[in-house]
Amino acid sequence: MDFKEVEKKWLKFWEEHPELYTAQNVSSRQKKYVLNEFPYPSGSGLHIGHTFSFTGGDVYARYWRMRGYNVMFPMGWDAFGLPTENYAIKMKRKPQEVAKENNDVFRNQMKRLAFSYDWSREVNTADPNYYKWTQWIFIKLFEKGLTEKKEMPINWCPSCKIGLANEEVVDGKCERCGTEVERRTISQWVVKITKYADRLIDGLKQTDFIEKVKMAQINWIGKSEGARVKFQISSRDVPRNVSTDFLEVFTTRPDTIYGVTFMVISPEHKIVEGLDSKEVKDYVKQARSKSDLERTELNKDKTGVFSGLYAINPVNNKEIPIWISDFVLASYGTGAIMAVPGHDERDFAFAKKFSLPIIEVIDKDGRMKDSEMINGMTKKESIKKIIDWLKEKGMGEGANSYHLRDWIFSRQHYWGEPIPMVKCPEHGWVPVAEDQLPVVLPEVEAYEPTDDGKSPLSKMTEWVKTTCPRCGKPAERETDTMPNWAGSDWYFLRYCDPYNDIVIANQELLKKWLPVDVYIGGDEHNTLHLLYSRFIYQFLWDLGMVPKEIPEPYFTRMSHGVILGTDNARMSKSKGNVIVPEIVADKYGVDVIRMYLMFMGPFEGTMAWNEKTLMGVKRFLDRLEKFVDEQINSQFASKQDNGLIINKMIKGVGEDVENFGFNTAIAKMMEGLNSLKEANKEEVETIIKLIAPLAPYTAEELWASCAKASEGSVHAQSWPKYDEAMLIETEINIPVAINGKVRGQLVVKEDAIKEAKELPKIKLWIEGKEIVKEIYIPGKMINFVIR
RNA sequence: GCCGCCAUGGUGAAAUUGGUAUACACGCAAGACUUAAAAUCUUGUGCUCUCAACAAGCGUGGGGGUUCGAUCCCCUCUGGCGGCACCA
Repeated sequence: MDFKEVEKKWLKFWEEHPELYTAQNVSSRQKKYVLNEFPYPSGSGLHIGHTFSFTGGDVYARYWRMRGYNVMFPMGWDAFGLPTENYAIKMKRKPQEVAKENNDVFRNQMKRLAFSYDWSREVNTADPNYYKWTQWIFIKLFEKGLTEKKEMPINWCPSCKIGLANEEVVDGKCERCGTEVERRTISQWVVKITKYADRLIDGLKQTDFIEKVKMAQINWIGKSEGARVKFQISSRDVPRNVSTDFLEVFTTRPDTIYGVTFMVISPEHKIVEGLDSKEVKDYVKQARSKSDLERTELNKDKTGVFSGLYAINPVNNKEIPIWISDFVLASYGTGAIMAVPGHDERDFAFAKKFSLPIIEVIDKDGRMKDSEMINGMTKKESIKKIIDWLKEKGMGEGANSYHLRDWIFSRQHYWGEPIPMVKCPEHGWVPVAEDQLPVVLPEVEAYEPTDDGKSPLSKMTEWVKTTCPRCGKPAERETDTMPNWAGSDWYFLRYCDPYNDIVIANQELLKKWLPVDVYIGGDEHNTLHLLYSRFIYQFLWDLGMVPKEIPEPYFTRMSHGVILGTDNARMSKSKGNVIVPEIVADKYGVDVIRMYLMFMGPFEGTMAWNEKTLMGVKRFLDRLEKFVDEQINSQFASKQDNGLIINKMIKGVGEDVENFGFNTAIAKMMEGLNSLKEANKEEVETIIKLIAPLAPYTAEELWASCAKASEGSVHAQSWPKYDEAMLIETEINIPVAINGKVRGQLVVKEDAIKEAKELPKIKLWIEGKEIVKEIYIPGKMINFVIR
């Protein structure tokens, strides 16, 4: 078979028959929404990781289609983003043009790889008709008070010249380019995802995500249960300009409150502003100049300064000093802690360094001591008692705290969705009127980001100048754009109704298709895209824009694995170990690369590319083709044996594909073919159908060679049904064991135990011994326990 | 440090509910075809002892437990991967 000719022929055929893969909005068949994370189309084309993940989704989608399901398997482009902008700058071209070219390249590559997408639903985040709705979501967030513009310190990447979200900073470095991030204070749009922290945790119960994904999200949100406690600032030495009467802290251990010997506040705490001792000012200045990375790297050696202030412990009225230290984070809890050096490592280290008192309040049995009202109580009892007491006195209450931070949503770049806001001198920030959406990204002369932290759009004075949507007076547009995640948060909704101009997507259509049954993607998105996306969905749910009966957008999440280079290292251009799917496809054919990727190992696994192993798959396809060729016209009448083999294949391959066990599905195909010596026409046709999801070209060609063309594409055939009766093996060989060790084999006829004892080998073992116990599990095994 | 996951031949890996460990493939070895090689086909291939076969013993990271029986369940240790991390 000349695979190049075959591919050309069927590619054309499929192009002419898009209905093969169309998801039907009106259909009585059961729906199945299979989704692969849409790609960011870079200039270097589809890489092997895409090919791997997308092939898995494709095999799965094709299988369910053959099973008679109404399958939605869509594709689109996450087209906004920095690499395209950088490339455009380098080449002195328009990002719009570059992005379009990249999309076209990706689409053609996907078609060649036989991915059965419903192209009538293609979406593109950089299309104004799409980002109109991304902007609309932003306006709704603003109207509901979930976004506001704030001066805040952000992570600034000096290389990308862009502000980063917390999630985009890894080990103090820019996730994209690896440059160490700096701190800058810039006016930024902030989306209050923290308001949804509990919902984002609770909602996981309604999903079928694997434990790893759930835990990654739960850890990221980082909920801690505890209490907020107010400590009165002692009147003795308070400078006049310290306005706060109370210092509020968050603690997970209110039970240890009798062990508090000092307080610590972060250098950014607002009380610090009112302190003018030179020591304090010097310390704060020094702490401010450190980056986050420097602060956390210095965690062995604690630094700090005494503020000069004291606080009163509400439970025993003891006066304790308030210190300032940068080991207390301004961004967590209240930016202040009650220090219990007797039972907290960090507090202990600080107390040692500055010779502060250390008191223990828990005895060896874990019961409270030296703690007046809770002496002898357990941790749990004490926490409840203290919280109740504080509440009664108005000095505190039970409270939760989260690691999750609000989401910095502004980017100082060109190639993104314009934030649809206008600043009016009179009314402040006002959203663009809905009927004025989209705010189209204007074409500019220069896309280069600027060192002053302003978006290139700020230079477009004509575009910036506008009128206030509320009062009509002169006003200015927001010139920052949205982050990458904005467009990808909700794209799966748009596939359900890609051309709707009135709402984000029609309710009935959403009700029909949602939730996404299987969402296939990479682990790197478990705390980024997947969390943001669930948040936006929950927000839309609150607005009533998505169906009430569907509180979570994704049911199952499948993590695809990673393909390493032949050297067992991650593929990268600098290492020169990159495998290009196009080149492999040119050499061996698309079906071989698809089958090999699926055969390498488990779908979630990490596997190294090995071209020798690929040959095994190629040989299998060659053998299959030869077998079909030889057997299709044979007059062979099926035998019982064949029935068993074929039915086992149907059952095994189907079940494996349903569980993303593509490697074992292929193994079962191989095993079946190896054991078939000959086959009749019907059996041959069944085998072709079974291979169709995995090797779409080969299957189509073989199907046609069976003179089946009149029945249409093999991909439109129904998946073969297996006959349970044919799966029963007539001769069952069961093992006979002595003390759990297999010593013989038996074909059971009537009395299994009696027959087993008569086996010559077994006889030898039991002779002269006492049989203590006889275990017979019909169809499974026999075991004699002897002494 | 906390949370989650994993450990099986020379290699990638299978094994449904606790019931024949190593399916399938690679690699390797021998043979067939060939002047020869490639390709293809056939056979063998966990380890130890043995010329070989039979038989036996050992064997799913180490140790222990439950069980007639453990890759699978429980305890513990070691090693590796991933997430979070001065988070009070």
